[in-house]
Amino acid sequence: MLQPVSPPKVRDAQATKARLLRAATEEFAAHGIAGARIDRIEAKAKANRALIYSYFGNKDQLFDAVMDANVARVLDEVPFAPEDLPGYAGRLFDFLVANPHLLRLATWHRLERADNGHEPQGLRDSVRMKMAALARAQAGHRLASTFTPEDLYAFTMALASAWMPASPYAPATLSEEQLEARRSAVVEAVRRLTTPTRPRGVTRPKRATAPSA
Amino acid sequence: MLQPVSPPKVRDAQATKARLLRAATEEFAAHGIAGARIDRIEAKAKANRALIYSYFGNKDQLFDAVMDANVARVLDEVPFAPEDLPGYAGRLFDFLVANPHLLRLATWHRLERADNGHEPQGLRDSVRMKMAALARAQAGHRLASTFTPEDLYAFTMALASAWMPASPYAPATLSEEQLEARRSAVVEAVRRLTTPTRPRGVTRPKRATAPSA
DNA sequence: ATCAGCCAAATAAACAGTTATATGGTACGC
DNA sequence: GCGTACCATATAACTGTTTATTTGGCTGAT
Repeated sequence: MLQPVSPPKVRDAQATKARLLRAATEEFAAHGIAGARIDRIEAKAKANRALIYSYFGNKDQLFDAVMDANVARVLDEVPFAPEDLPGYAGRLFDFLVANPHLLRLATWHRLERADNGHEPQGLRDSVRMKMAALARAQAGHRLASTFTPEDLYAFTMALASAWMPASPYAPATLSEEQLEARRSAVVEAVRRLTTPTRPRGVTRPKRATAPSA
Repeated sequence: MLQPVSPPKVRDAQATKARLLRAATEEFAAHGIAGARIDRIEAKAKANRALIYSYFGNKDQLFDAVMDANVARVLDEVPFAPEDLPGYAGRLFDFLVANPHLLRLATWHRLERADNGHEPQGLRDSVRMKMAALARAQAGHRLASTFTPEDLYAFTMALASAWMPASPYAPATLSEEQLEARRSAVVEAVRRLTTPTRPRGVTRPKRATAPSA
């Protein structure tokens, strides 16, 4: 994916840095930190490996730089809407469909880096602001208070990405219609989390007695 | 975690194999395939590394064996209930809380192995049966048909594990009450996906505002 | 005395990170 | 305009270590 990577024309540290970051994003998304290979990044970026060390430090720090850049992109491109979580979920879904490698990248981060305080820049603050916005929306009764802001956010993220990775049972490629169907299922699912509950217990006729098997 | 790993007493291939599998589960869950180290597995299992190769083949095949064993465990210990998905989600949640490393293991599998047809044994069939069961429950009106079986399953899994990994914003350790609160949030969320939709648009006013955070 | 179970040591390949050197651009004295 | 000293940018070759995997022999149970 994303092969072209315009060849180095003249000396331009900024452009070289960008090529390295881009190549590293691909490589880390595909193989994670432990599985990534410096020489492949070097080759894909058409830049020398020593530059990686002078510009970024080492492999881990390169990964952090990649995360920072991409988190910034997501925060920038997917605007949050505390009072329209279903819409937010839809946009997140679209973004992930358009950038499938970013979910992988985030997952690698969780598995390999998130343990010892290597949060991407700005993420923590961004999440805090989202939580506060959700709480405000709930206080103003513009959003159902059935779930805590944290629950709502976690569930929205989970649902938006539920269909993303190559699932163990789903085909890797989807037709346009299938994609649209899944998108609206996600949006509807989130809608159901943000809609006020009706009187409990009176769950309408036809109640299923749930046997467990 | 799980250090003891009873020392090798007498010669017992079966027991040695089990120790290796157990140690490999820990190691792979912690570091993935690329990050796992044979010598650490050797040390943790108190068995010689050559045995890994004679029993399992190589690193990748050892990982497959680990996956097979653990998938079998999950399928065995978390019974599926097509007509009680909220309950299933709750049990899944409990299982994941009790075995946090298994979600990591599954995630590593998706990232590192799922690409080229290395499905764990029995998983595909199990999922097929679950889909069929959900479809039957829907046909018999014992389960809302708002979502396809695939959507329902994907969402249930996503919600049950939404809170599992060290989230970017949540503390790694939870009090007993927090855990219980999250569990019931998950169950309630799934309940909302499985409840028939009421007439659209008429979203009843003023329902109980639950305190948040 | 055979054979599965087990092991220490060897091997070869792969890898991250470094070093010593080259090259293009540019500011400035003249 | 012209040379030249200087620095950021770039590179190829190398180093020391780590790693998966193999080999060949030892051990104890039957």
